[in-house]
Amino acid sequence: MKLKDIAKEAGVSIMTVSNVINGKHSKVSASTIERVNKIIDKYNYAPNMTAKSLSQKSSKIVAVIISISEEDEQKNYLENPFVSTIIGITEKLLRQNGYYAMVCSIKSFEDVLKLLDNWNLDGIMFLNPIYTKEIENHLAGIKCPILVFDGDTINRDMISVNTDDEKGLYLSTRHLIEKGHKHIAFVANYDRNPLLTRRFSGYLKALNKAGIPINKNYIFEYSPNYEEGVKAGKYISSYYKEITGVVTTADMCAIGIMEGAKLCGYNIPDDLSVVGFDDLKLCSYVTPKLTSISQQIDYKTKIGITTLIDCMNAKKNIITPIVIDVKLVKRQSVRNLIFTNN
Amino acid sequence: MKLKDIAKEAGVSIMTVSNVINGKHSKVSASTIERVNKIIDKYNYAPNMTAKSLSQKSSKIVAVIISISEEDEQKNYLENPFVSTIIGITEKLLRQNGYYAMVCSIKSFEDVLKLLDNWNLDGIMFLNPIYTKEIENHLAGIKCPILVFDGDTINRDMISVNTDDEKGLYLSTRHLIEKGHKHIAFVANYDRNPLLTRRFSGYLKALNKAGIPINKNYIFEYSPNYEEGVKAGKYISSYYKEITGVVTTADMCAIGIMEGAKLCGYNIPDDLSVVGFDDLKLCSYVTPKLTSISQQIDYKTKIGITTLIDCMNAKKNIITPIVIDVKLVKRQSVRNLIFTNN
DNA sequence: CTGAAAGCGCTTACAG
DNA sequence: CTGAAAGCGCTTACAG
Repeated sequence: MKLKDIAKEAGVSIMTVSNVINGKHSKVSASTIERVNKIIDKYNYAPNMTAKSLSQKSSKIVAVIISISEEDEQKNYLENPFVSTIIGITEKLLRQNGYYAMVCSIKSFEDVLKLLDNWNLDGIMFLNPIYTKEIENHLAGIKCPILVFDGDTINRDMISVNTDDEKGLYLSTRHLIEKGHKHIAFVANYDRNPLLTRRFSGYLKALNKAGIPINKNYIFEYSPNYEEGVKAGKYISSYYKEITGVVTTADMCAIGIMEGAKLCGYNIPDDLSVVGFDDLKLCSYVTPKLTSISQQIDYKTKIGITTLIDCMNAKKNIITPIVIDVKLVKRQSVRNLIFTNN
Repeated sequence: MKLKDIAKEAGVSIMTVSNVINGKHSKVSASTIERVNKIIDKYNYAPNMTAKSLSQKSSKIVAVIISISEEDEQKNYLENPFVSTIIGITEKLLRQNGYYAMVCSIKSFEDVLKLLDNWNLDGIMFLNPIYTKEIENHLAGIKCPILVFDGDTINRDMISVNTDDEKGLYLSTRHLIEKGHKHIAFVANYDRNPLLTRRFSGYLKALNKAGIPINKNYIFEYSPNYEEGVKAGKYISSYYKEITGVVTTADMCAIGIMEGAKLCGYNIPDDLSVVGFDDLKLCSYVTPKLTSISQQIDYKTKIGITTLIDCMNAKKNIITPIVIDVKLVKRQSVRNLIFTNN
């Protein structure tokens, strides 16, 4: 079924049917509109997006880009609950607004540019902050709105949605301090990317503010994932018995740390307190339930996608950077070392 | 950059460039191929898929369909690790083979048909078994290969990939029996869909074979998810103290059951043994680590998608139904009640 | 309010 | 081996 068929049956031209479908009602008489719509409903007609895209140079497709580094190529990125949660919300919001989500894992920025040419994309969303610089360099050539989560630069030509990373680790570290912890470890290879560096600075800030000296031995540069977390947990519980608390930059890593410490005979939180980051559903499934920093993933995604949709609809693209607040979510993985009535 | 531009610069016709790009090398001289390819590389030219789709009536897009029931509309389906794992593998395999994954959550089967008209889909993949009947009814009208995971009927005009569901629950139930359990509960509203019914019959089969009478009170018709699992766990630990083991149809539910029982003062597995289903990564993150039935999600998905790709490439569509084997993965959530040297 | 013409960027089918 | 013509199903820009 195509426009031509509908037009024939209605006894009007193709253009008239097109105008009815696209809601240009000022250009068509009420009676014609009704007649055409009946036929459309009758056949459950859906316009061919492929043709529409070609003539309009706009496809209603939003590319949801996950950048995969060479080393992580074997991994299933969607097994990361943080990623899958965001994509789930994204797809739903896009569809409710008439857009389609094309999920693309990408190994180089060139792939993004090709994708752009391929599909007349109406929007692009970047989940990882890997390509911030490349995006900026190509900004002139990319005509569709770009949404960047956790990007490293603030550029008013793209929609940037960030978490208050420094505050996040400031809060988690301060929480341990308030509970009487003095020897607090930080786990994450903080110089790997700016996001982790920002979080690391929150850790330093909290210690400084409390007058606790920074101990370089307490900074463990493991990747913030489960496997590396296990290693960190084992290492800390084996060689740094004086450490009573650990902060890190991802729940998955925190869960690994707990596991590693347990394997070495520790009880959590009796022997080691742990605070995560992300506030995944998972925090409530593990034992003890993990205290974490919420970055309000649902809200963050919703704000980002809604802004993207607004930009796509309005064809505008200049937006104030958005920073999402964080908050501490207390559960069971932190021990109180202060023996008061608290 | 389009074919026309490349053709102009190479001093050839559009057709020749098209033939070079599409590998119809028998139609072009070697020297021309080289000259054209250089220009293509120079500009990093990527063909417009939108135009290609229109003329070829094939888009290289595969719709990855998640059917959302009315009641689950608020939920983020991608927070289900089972779903996100499958989608992650799917996207990767499709892209490696030149196809694009369009993820679509769908509330009615009509939406699928519209999608089909919209995008000249090259393939469709259904994740949930909700629309098996509708698919069959429309099979004549759908010209692209269809992949159905966990569907309820076997139809040789679609690629059906199923898990040996009955065997799955047979294995988990038998495992408890072998460990000396006599009072074994089943948690899942087994008549909600055929998949659950199949699993339920595995439970019955194992009990029958062991000569253990079926106790209707031990069948708890909760939905197999975390929240309902918690309810089931509370209920069982409060009112059925004689039950020492539980099987269910999803890890998320099993984790909920453990949580519910713990909340009522139970120790797992001392007071209650639990066996899940799916063998999610999550099984290793919880305490105790959950014994589960692996349905080999990675393998299952790979087989399904690979077959789909073969069919799309060959334009054929008649396939032997695929049934994936299951196996028991022992961890820590089952207690041995038999006091032997075992 | 209505419609004929030209075009979006590619491919198919054909002539040379 | 090469290319001019027609078409995929829509829209834009225009004439009436």
